[in-house]
Amino acid sequence: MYAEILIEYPSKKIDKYFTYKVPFNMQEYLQIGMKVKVPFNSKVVYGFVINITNNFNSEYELKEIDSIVDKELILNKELIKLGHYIKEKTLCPLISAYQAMLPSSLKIKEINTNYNYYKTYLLLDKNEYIINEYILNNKRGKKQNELLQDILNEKKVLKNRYNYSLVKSLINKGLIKEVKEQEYRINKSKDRGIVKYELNEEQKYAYEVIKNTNKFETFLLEGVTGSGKTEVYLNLIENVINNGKTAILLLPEISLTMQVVNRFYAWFGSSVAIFHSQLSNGEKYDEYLKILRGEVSVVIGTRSAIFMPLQNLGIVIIDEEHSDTYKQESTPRYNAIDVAKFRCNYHNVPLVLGSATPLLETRSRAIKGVYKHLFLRKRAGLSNLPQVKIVDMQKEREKGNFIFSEELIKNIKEKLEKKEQMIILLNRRGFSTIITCSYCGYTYKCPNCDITLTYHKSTNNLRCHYCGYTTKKSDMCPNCWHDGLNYLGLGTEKVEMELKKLFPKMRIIRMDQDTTTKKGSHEKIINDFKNYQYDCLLGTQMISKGLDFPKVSLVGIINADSTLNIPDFRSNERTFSLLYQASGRAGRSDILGSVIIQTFNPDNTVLKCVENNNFNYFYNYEMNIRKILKYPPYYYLIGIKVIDKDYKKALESANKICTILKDKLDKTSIVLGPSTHSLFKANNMYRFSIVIKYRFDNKIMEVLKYIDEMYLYDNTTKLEIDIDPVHI
DNA sequence: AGCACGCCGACT
DNA sequence: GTCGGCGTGCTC
Repeated sequence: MYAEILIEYPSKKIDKYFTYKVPFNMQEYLQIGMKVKVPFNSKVVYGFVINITNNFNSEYELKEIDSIVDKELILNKELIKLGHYIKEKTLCPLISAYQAMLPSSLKIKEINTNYNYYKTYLLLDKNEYIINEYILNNKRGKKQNELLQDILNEKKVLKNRYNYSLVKSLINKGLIKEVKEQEYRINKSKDRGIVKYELNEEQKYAYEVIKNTNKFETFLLEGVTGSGKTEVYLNLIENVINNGKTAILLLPEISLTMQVVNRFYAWFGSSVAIFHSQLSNGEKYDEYLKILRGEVSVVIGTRSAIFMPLQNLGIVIIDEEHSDTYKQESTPRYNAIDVAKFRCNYHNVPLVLGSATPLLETRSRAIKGVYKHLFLRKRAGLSNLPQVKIVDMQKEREKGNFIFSEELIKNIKEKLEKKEQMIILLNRRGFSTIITCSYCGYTYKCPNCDITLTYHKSTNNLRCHYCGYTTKKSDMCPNCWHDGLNYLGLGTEKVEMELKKLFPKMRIIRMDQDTTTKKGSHEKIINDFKNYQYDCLLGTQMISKGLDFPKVSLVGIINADSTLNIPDFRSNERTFSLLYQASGRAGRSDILGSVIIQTFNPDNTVLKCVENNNFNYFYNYEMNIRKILKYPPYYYLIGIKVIDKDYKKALESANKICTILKDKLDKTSIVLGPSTHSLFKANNMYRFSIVIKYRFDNKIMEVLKYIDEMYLYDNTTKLEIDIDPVHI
């Protein structure tokens, strides 16, 4: 018996199978998909069993598998197959695909640490009659009697509820014994506040259509903010569970969406597992085991949850499908939506993509009939759409208002008096974006990344948001030694300070990457805000995702231009989506909400569309731009990054690749570049960007593989190929 | 990826 | 003469 093993080094250089002999005593246990230890080139390393065969002729002596790492953890047939698909789709090493499927705690290295979590319980060691006798005769041991009585009532009790010496003496008397039981760290029961709303006509229709689908089909559920998409999801999943099947629900960012998760706990209790990157390794392990053992029917999680080994999958739902978090930005560069399609196709079940502002690609497919298009056009309940106002900051600046417009200040004051809440949105963290010298024009730049450093007031230092480089800010300009360093641009810290100056009594909570590093801090901020411990939630775009605060009646966007001006073909789309969703946050209950967008381009079409709440207009406008500029959905994109620590070598390689691409690709495909990447110099590496736009090109993957292999054995130049990139 | 092997330069 | 630099090539 032989096994073909993938070695757990994520490198394309050894991205192939190595054959090992299976020792006799292992033959009955070994299965495809298991993790094993194998001797490999004078070391013992981890690997995956991909194939088991009975004959193999080799010219050399094969080594034997050392041991099985975990008898329970097995990648099933579906996931093994999925790995190959991901490798083909993203050009990653096969092993990387499998690594993405397992919780990081199980990847390698710390495999010796036991992630199993035990609790110790006390049980009776004699029959009830003897115990009762003992209690009656035991006049002095009041505590002992209490403990024994507890066990009589509850059958088993947690050991740590009782004093250690008390427990010890009863064990010594042979009356009780202790047992260890594996516990799951996250344990929810189905109880608290299950709320079921009657579905309205649109919801009911969507539910029925999807429910009655018994094959693989993709649905776009396009529902305005507050239209009750979650309600449809809950019902669909309940239906799937009732049919003995399982479901996956993906959310862009779980810590911000605990409100949604809690509703699922209320409905489905302990049959829900959650899976996202903020869980501890132990928690991930537990949730994974629950799923593997078939103890749960629903998995709710972020991107990587799409890999959870649920048996008998009945539906996959991806909420906020336009979110860029579904694409992994490192190897394997998979898109959870693609993976979902694979899995739904494998199980022959529906895939539901939900959004108020679906990606243009998704929506155009729905319009063309590739996906089935379902709508939720009405806001559930009484709530009305908010009033959106665009404020021209050029005029405000002339009046001397640099951060807050008159309109915004007036509104804040009003909402404060009415004791309503507000959200103020800014897309920059830190105190101030850029520090510039007014004498010589010097700006601090990152020595590794060539981008401006951001000033953080609380620590009085400057930080690079890409590589983390940190330096102290000096009092004098380090270039000309004048006292001319000025703050330019805005950050959340600065806005918070200014707000406090204007409204000293306002209770402000800031939410950005700096205030949310600790585990659970997202949830705490959201809960505190929801419980009206604050008047104002001030933060970066992370606060715009899927939140529902009934008391919020004002959303202020400090500078809408900053997202509009990002050099990316999706910046219009992202801006629209961000502002549209953010404005959906205002007035979700019966209070009439207002949205104020501050901008230097008040006539911008994207902003106008937000103002008029017109997604259709925006869609047509942006589709036209995409058509003219040959961007998705009209063309597919591939991004290639050429990275080298030597500038000349990087440029040379990039030029060479461009030439090859132009030569080998179909004449209808367009090769752009090489251009300097937006992060031209990062971590002391120079990087050039090549972009391919193509419509129909059956040679494309073959050509990409060719150039990828060309640079495999080049020790300096590195290639990063991103198929269907979300950022370019 | 990680490690051994190997072929050149500056040190006790 | 030897220690150690990293270029090359191999791993069932």
